[in-house]
Amino acid sequence: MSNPLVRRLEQFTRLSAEDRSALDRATGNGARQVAARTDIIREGDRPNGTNLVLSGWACRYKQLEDGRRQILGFLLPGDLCDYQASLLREMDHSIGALTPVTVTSLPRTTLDDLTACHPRVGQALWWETLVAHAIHREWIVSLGQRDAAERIGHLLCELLLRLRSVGLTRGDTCDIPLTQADLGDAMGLSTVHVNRTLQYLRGAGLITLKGGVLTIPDLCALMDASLFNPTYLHLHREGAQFDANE
Amino acid sequence: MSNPLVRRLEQFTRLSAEDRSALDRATGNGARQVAARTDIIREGDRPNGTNLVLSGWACRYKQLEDGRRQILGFLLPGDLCDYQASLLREMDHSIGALTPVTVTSLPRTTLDDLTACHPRVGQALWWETLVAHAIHREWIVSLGQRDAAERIGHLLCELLLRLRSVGLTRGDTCDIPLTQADLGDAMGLSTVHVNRTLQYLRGAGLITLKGGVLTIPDLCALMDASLFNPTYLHLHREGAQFDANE
DNA sequence: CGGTCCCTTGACAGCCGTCAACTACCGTGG
DNA sequence: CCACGGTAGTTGACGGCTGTCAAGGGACCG
Repeated sequence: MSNPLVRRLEQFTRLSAEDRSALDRATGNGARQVAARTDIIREGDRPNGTNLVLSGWACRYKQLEDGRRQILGFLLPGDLCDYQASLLREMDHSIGALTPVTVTSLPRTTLDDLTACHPRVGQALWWETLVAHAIHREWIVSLGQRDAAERIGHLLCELLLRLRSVGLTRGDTCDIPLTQADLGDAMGLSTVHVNRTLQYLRGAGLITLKGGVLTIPDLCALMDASLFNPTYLHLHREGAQFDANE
Repeated sequence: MSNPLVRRLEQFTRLSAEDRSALDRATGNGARQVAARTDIIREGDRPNGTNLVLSGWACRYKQLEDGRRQILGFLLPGDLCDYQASLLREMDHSIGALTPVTVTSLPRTTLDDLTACHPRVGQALWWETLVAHAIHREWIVSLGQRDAAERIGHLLCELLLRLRSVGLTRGDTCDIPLTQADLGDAMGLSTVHVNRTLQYLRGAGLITLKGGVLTIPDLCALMDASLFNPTYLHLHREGAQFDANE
């Protein structure tokens, strides 16, 4: 199977063979297993480099003093955890594994060499970061304006499209290893209400979700119901002007 | 008065005299007036460069098809509108003026020259972008977990600290040229409930807000009541290792 | 077989939205 | 000078979306 980071970055620009092999070298060693429900990196840490998710699901989250937890985003294979953290002195949020996760650490020096010798890769890494932030903006819209059914429908659309972009779907079906409590912590809803909302979406024929397997039989219908506009995912090879010419 | 962008970037790192004068040159010409309640840049635009707010208040926002509007963040003097937009093909949100605003446009070539010749400035510009995104993450927490009083209290703390960092406060007082509808669109609340919440905060002695003038007599008290932790604003000269040595 | 995690269900309460009307303020123009 | 209109703020009544609490069921596992 191909390197998930390569697959991810090629959403942005076509990479050359040298770009790809440099990425393979950079991500090929030091893979690390992280158990489900443990932290990959914690608020206050000062990472020296960045972590890359190779397999499994993780999430960014913040915890308030009184225990309330807000999930800020989900990290899928090929996603970088903290590419930007070296400029900000310390992490202002944590990243935790939701399933067993394989991560590899890209030291700062490796990143610097990579971006210096392969400018296309450097561009693509920033693109990856900026798309993550575009997703954050869309979550603000969800949390501020959409009701429970729209929020969850919107999130499921996002996850299906993101998984599809890294080859982790089977047609209109994909694995969603999230508990209803996770969905609630992400969308600002109680577990009970997530449950009721999922039943509503099932009853409306918009989704099936059972045993961690999601199917969206009519994606357009769910997108309409959730006011979902996919442009914020920037999935259509934005950086064609940087394409390797081969 | 000093260049607000210089003032802003010096939150991150001490700039050299050359850095500052290069910034002054880059931002010194082509200032443009934008009327209140009009757009500076619109979703779908493909900006060639970036806009800088010199004076006045603006906001990022997204509008859903059915008219609901979500404000994503407030732009104060010294803030960049779209430093990252050139990598993403088009704007996925709009930026509108809330008051009369002065903006100046930094063309891409100017930015490239600036960052090539003044690496400290390049670092600082990315820092500015990353702090904006850290603020977005904190808003997700507000919208997902905090109730109305906490949300508004938290936002007012944020605005006071950000204004203070660019010298736009008078002690514990500052100007907040936002309508209650604006506050509602930002915090996902109806205008009526914003009004009731402000009255609650006033009644609790946590704020006074009248005629666009905000006073927070006891900032610590409001921060406690709002579960406000200022680290996400990254206001304490993170980039000291890049300081100009002069 | 007991325990744990996750999902599900029902009853009830409360935060917050909607609707509508009213006030205050301000600039404009007759 | 005052009528007028528009914007922003305020208030009350009412309803609904969503949270909380509590209990029960099913799947998996040691």
